[in-house]
Amino acid sequence: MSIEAKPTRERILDAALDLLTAGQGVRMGDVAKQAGISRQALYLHFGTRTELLVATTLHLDQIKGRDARLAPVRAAETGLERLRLWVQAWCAFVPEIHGLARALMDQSVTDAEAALAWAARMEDMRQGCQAALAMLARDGSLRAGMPVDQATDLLWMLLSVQNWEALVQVRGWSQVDYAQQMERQALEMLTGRVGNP
Amino acid sequence: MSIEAKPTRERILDAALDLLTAGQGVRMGDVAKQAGISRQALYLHFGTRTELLVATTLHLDQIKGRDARLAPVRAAETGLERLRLWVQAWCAFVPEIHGLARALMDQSVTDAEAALAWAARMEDMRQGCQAALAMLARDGSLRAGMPVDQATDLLWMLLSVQNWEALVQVRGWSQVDYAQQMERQALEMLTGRVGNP
DNA sequence: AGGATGACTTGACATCGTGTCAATAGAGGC
DNA sequence: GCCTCTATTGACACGATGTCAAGTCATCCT
Repeated sequence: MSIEAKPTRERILDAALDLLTAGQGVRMGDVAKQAGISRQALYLHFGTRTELLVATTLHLDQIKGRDARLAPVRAAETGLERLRLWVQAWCAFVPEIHGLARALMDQSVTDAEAALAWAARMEDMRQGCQAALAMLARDGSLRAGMPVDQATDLLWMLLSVQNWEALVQVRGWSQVDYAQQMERQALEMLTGRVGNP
Repeated sequence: MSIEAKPTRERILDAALDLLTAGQGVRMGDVAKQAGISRQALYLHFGTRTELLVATTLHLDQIKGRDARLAPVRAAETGLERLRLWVQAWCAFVPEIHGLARALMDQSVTDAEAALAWAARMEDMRQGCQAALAMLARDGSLRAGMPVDQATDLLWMLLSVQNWEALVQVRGWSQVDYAQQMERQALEMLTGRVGNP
């Protein structure tokens, strides 16, 4: 399709993505201007700001090929390998989705629907944790005496977007250091075996 | 002092504390009503909502005797003991300050001054982590090959208010389970030695 | 007693962003 | 020629913060 052949809806999503992944404080008017339409026209496509944010996250998933990139994780044969791959895949994802995630979290302050949408996405991520840990338990590699549920919650907490913000944005860690530490801490915490220093 | 002898400023802070520790979505008008004054009178004492929130956190610290309760932590003789005491003290603190913390974090979305105030408090907490870990390093108990700075950041992340929210509020952990896991994970992560199952 | 001061009240108003509504315009389908 | 869909402009309501002005009331000073 040519440059201007893109339907308006998609131009809006692209605009929203541009602005949201870049800076913060994105208003409906900003998105409209970036998409080259009027603010009111925006409301013809997305009834509320929350609706736009949610649609944009789906759009982002599609663009980044979230599903395809998770295929290797699902294909892992051992629990240990699956855990490692899952942590790496997620860690690589966080910076990509962060702007949008932040916008959705901020929106949750005043909008219950946004809170719900964000919670659903986090629950989805938790499923990824759960799947890896169930496999780990199946292999007998899960730490002795640790229930899968507890392990899931701990891993889910460890991998939270807020923790990424804390280490990378606030404390200035490199993405590589972040991912390395997350993998190491996850493995030790959940297998109970200490890795290399 | 008698019931009504309290100066207005204090009645306001008490009112704010009441509302903020209880529910969310506290407006200036709500606080004023609870304190028994007009909304405008509130602005005679606190110029902005952020100012009120910050003053209320200080007020809370004072009421809860934050300083006194940290004395045993500072008195610890070994790094291991200090780390353990610090984690426990902080974990016990989080639910007490949570309402206010949440309000300040939410305020940070739209107000840079609030963001600064919250960051300062978090930096303060980080100092507590740093002190414990410096002592741990002095004792030679810090995990081999782990710089104190890195350890500090990891502990700081682990103990974040957001992580408490995730485990206790979202996942429904009990406060006891939360504190136990935090202590265990902190000790293992930072000493490199695995504890009891 | 007279007068200033300080704390508080009521009421109106500006601002900012979201979301709504009405009137209008152009393009394409049939 | 008419209909519908998309978009435009302009005005407006709402909710919360913060400001401004005018007036009340008690207390303190001398």
